[in-house]
Amino acid sequence: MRYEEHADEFCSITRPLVVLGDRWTLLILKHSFAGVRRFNAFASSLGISRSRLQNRLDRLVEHGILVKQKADQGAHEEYRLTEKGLDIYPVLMALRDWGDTYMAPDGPPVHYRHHDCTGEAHVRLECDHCRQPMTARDVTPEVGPGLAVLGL
Amino acid sequence: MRYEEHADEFCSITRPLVVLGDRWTLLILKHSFAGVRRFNAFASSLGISRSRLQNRLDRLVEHGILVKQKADQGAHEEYRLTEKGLDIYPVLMALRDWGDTYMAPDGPPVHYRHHDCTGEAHVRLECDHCRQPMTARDVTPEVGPGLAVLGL
DNA sequence: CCGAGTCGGTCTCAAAATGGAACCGAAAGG
DNA sequence: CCTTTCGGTTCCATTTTGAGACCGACTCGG
Repeated sequence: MRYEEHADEFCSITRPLVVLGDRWTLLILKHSFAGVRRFNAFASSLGISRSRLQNRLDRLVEHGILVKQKADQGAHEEYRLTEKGLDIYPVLMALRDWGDTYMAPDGPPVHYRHHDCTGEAHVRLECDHCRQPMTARDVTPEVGPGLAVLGL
Repeated sequence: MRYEEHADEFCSITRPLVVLGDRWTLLILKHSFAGVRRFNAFASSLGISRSRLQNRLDRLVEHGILVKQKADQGAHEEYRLTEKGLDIYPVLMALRDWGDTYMAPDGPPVHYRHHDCTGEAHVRLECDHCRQPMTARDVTPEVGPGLAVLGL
């Protein structure tokens, strides 16, 4: 099996990974969330080669995660997050929580504050029924409708 | 700047990405969470080449995300998640929530149920002070102690 | 109009990462 | 013994990548 074939799997972890899970894509999106919009700005802040960057941006646009459009003023292009793109934020925040815990010996480099509040954003895995916090150990996988399509 | 230099950035999103953010690593971990432990089992279920797999497993062990040990019975080796590894679960669940929303037209392929409960696990970005749910738009970044080290 | 600068984007090529498959030694089981 | 299975290594052809030169379109000052 080659790598791209994982995109056909009936798994909602694998499918996003095939789109987002390479060295650069999530880094590009991180910069998008930080306000970067222009091709040259991505290129210089990331250190990715221009052709790679083009390739990745195209793919993100193709998947409706970014939109490419002319800036309001100035004739340059801009890459901006769509709603679908904005919804990737929890993934980055989950990475950050883990990074703050295990890879930030001097404490968090950046606080992600709730604006107009003293609190901070944190990802929490919880049960949508009983509202209890959960960990990997509390989860039991079970076949859902997206698999039933196969007639299993 | 080459890719690996991103590991030196003072950013708790970037640092984990340098370790976890390649094509295979998160897929390997997904299989770990699904109970896969043996070298050959990873190799055949993932379709990764054996040398790549070895390389990735070594790196995960090096970072304390997996441990390698002899199985209780049988003399074969096992790769198991450490606590640090188990804490990566929310990242996968965040990817899943996004995948279920945008890449699962027939509904979720798999339910991740709270065992002994009818509910399902979901990732929620919330403010640790006022407990309100948050989105990317509600967040204001602010310098934290891990950056103050630089004397800025 | 001219020429310099900036923009997003493409092309080329050497270097690095990857996939595939053969190969290895150790252990298990007959 | 012999065979199978295990984790793991080595090899090489193919693919992906990084680096930087290059391109045409546009802007702005003169």
